[in-house]
Amino acid sequence: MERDDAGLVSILVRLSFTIQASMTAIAAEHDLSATQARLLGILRDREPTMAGLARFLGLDKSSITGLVDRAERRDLVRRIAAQRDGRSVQVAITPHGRQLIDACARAIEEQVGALLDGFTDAERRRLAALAGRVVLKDAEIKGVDLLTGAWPG
Amino acid sequence: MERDDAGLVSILVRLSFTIQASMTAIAAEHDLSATQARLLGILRDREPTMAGLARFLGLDKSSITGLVDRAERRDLVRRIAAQRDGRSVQVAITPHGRQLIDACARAIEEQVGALLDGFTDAERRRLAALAGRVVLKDAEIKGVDLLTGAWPG
DNA sequence: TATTGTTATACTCTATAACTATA
DNA sequence: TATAGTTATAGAGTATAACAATA
Repeated sequence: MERDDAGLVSILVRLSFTIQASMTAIAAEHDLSATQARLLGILRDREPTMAGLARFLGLDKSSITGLVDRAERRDLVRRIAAQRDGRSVQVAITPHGRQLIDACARAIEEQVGALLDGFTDAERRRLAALAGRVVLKDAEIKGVDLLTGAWPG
Repeated sequence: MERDDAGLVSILVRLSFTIQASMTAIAAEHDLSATQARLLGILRDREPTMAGLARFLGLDKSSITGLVDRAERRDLVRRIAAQRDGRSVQVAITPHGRQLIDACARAIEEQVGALLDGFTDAERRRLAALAGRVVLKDAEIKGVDLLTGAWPG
């Protein structure tokens, strides 16, 4: 059983490298770093504050300042003064940013999809169910909000 | 089918973030960056040259110089003059480096293993088989040497 | 006082280009 | 000439600590 787990964990680690490498390469083809792509991915359906972004990404707020600075300089995102709280800033994706991240998403769908070439529909469903349970368990352990992906705190 | 794939790809992407986050956190607990941990992982059972390391990691050779510099400064690895080729340098893990990466490996085994808590043996075998096929397919597409993990070229 | 965000600073990671030494 | 490795340089990404403005 230990032996089996050792194999399974190794395989999951390799799989994670595989997929992350795909995503990084696709982002680079679209002139994005992995981090900038992740930022845009988060902003696809949200306009969080800087502090919110820090929670989503699990980074210090001071790191977010530079991240958003660089993205704003490239017209990928923009800062909006928050109405409620005079201290807060909201971050929104620009049309240019959305176009880039949508193209990346399509490419990832295609490239990771190609790794599933020989899989039957039943096998796909099985893999989705099993991998889904791992993700669920992780969210449960960390207390991450599954809807938003944000970290607690 | 497209719908199913979209879900499956999303799940695999989330899974990859989950596992990478685990590994990064564990490395940090052991005072290692993700990259340094990966370097030590490669050196656990190999003594590649600098150029070899660049192939393993998919990085430029100039990046390897700094990476190995910093690891050597911390007594994690050491450079050895190659006997065959006067230009080459081989990189070996030190006892200290090995102790650190072994501790990381145990922690990853444990932490990722915890995500598989509710899984029956049959489910583990099924997940290993399915995920293994994805990794295999990736290696086949990229032409990566499965034994060593090195990139072609 | 507590929170939001920025600045200053420092370090790691990465690439490109130019260089040295060996083959 | 070609390959192995380093250096110089530049930029992204990240954290810690100190700060300003707002709550």
